[in-house]
Amino acid sequence: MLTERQLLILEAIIQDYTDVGRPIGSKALERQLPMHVSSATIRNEMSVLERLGLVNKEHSSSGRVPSLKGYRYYVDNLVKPDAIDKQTLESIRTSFGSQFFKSDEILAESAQILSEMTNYTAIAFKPESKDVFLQGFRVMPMGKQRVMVILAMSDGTVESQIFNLPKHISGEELEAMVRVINDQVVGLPITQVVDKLQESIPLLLHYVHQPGGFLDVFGRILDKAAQDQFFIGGKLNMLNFVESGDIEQIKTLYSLIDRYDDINDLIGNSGENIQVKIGNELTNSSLANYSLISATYDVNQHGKGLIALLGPTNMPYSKMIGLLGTLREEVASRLLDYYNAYDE
Amino acid sequence: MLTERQLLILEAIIQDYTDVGRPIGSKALERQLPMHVSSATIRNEMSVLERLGLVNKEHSSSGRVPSLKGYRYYVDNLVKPDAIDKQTLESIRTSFGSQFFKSDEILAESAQILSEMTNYTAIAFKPESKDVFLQGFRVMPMGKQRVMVILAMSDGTVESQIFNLPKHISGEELEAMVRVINDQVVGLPITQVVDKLQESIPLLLHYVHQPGGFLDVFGRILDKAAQDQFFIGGKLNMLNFVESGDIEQIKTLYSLIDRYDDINDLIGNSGENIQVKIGNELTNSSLANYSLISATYDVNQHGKGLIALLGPTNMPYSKMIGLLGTLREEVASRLLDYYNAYDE
DNA sequence: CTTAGCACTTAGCCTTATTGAGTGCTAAGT
DNA sequence: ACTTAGCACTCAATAAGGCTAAGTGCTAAG
Repeated sequence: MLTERQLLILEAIIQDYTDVGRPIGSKALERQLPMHVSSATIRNEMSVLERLGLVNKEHSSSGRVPSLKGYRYYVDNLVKPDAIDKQTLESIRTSFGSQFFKSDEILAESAQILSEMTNYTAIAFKPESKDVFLQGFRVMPMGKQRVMVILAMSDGTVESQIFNLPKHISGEELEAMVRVINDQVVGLPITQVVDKLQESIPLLLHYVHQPGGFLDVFGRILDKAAQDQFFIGGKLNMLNFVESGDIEQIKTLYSLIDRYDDINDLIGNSGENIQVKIGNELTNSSLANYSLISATYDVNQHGKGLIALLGPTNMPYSKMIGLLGTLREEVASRLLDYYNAYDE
Repeated sequence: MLTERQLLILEAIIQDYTDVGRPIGSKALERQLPMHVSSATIRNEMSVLERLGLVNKEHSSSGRVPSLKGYRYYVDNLVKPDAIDKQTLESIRTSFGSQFFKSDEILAESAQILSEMTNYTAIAFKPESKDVFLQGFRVMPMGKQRVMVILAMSDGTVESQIFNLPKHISGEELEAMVRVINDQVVGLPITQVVDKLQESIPLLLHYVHQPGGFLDVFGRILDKAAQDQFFIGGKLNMLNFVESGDIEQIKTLYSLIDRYDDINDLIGNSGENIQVKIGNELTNSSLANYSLISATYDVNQHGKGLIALLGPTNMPYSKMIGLLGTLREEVASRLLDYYNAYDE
């Protein structure tokens, strides 16, 4: 267990390091701590903190830098979310436009706002859609041999794609086919749609000669739905924290952040309201200098979603946690407004 | 006018510099030129080339580096497109998959192929669509107060977007509205659609209370169509040529390459079959180290499109020009196959 | 016109101070 | 038993000097 003074020193080291980004020495702390103690005493305390693994030196005669374990300790025990002042809250609210045509826009906007306020990279996930089922399926002819396939999900999202029919199919055939598909898959959870259709191929063969192509279309549409589950704001801000000149790292980061699976693994939110992952707790080694704060938001029967912030390990956690705490409520309330306006 | 020997020297400097990336000195050239002359003679010739502005020194006692003007001269007068060997052609053809659901996929694929073959950044534009008009307009109800608006263009592309009706509108009202819009804008060039609708607001007011929102939707859909006019492959390869550590340049490049207008200005193709822009001929100063080769392709009545390659100024022009010359034909032929298969 | 020879220039690299911030340890003070 | 002044020591960062390799321009002779 740490003494009061040790806690103060740890906290001061972390705060200073967040500000200046350079190791903090005993003299600097001497000037700064609330109580007065000599630098020699501080040195002694710091060597205790170092033995506990909470701070490190960059070399044998440098000042101290918080270790990842130190940040962990700080986040778990010391950090207090900063309250959001009224002005900031106001500016968040005005930043959100007023009219939304799609729920996606709300999330894209919140990622944008979050990144602009912090100069970090922000990620906003749509509400978890594990209970989403296929609500409607239509095919709309668009000229001779071209149809638009439209899938409507129970969460209100709609995906569509044009595709060309390889063989001529008459209007009646098309209708019949649509009926078959409607019977088979409408009402199923979207994860099962493709599997179920696969089983129904014998039936479909009455109407289409290459049901494979047709299945592809479903697969594509649903993939697309899965890919558009999240929105990123301030992607470029990520680059501010690479060790300068490391083009390889930049490439890795960039290819990382565009893929849903990677991002999702990265966050791996355990359901806590607010979760902080620091440096090596992020599975990807290119992110050793980064921390990720994620916050879930709750939109009642529409499920739970998540917003997250990716910044350097030495970010101002209390400020960021406070901000994220506010933003998650804002996002939830915007989404609920949106759903309410149109559900009924 | 340059002598034969001067041409050979210029060409050798450019080729060497493409290979090694370091300034080329007189002794290195002495070993390499087809005829034998002493390094002193080469020095004399090089100083002529320098007076003409075709080569530069990096400092007073360094070897020579081709200047942008030198590259220009080389490209205009000396470069011969390399023939594509059979194996490469074969691999291009197999890289293109066989089945395409949308013409977009062909272009996305060709940008991909081009970037993988060159390790540069490739851009593929859809055929110029200035003659495209709005062919069909539909509104499909998707539940209580939600409709899907679908616009079909004469070039076969289709754009759709869901939107929520702010007030309840009855089925008949919707139908009537659709009829009005159909009368007013179907058949018009897409560039005029929004303007025309604006004029028709009085008419629409019979059916919709906020035609502004409705116009927004049209605007959005058409914007989206404009934005998806091009595809980029190997975006990350761009980063291989920034002066190391210049994060600002990376950011500029990245925000540049995502915007249609910027890319379009950049290429500013004058209609030539193959066009090369070198260094400062590219308007953006972040691209001083880059060259851009663009090649148009022709798909008859469907217009002309363009593929382009963005690489370092010291790229192997003859190879790249040869490659682009082949690829444009491949793209055109794939697209024509695609159009033919479905037009009739 | 070409070439050998020579004096000169420069980047890159290596080595060697110099400085400043910081540490650990010891011994004296409370 | 803590705390603190003092001191010797360490290390990164910077600057300054020297050396080398590659290259140049110029001159004078072939």
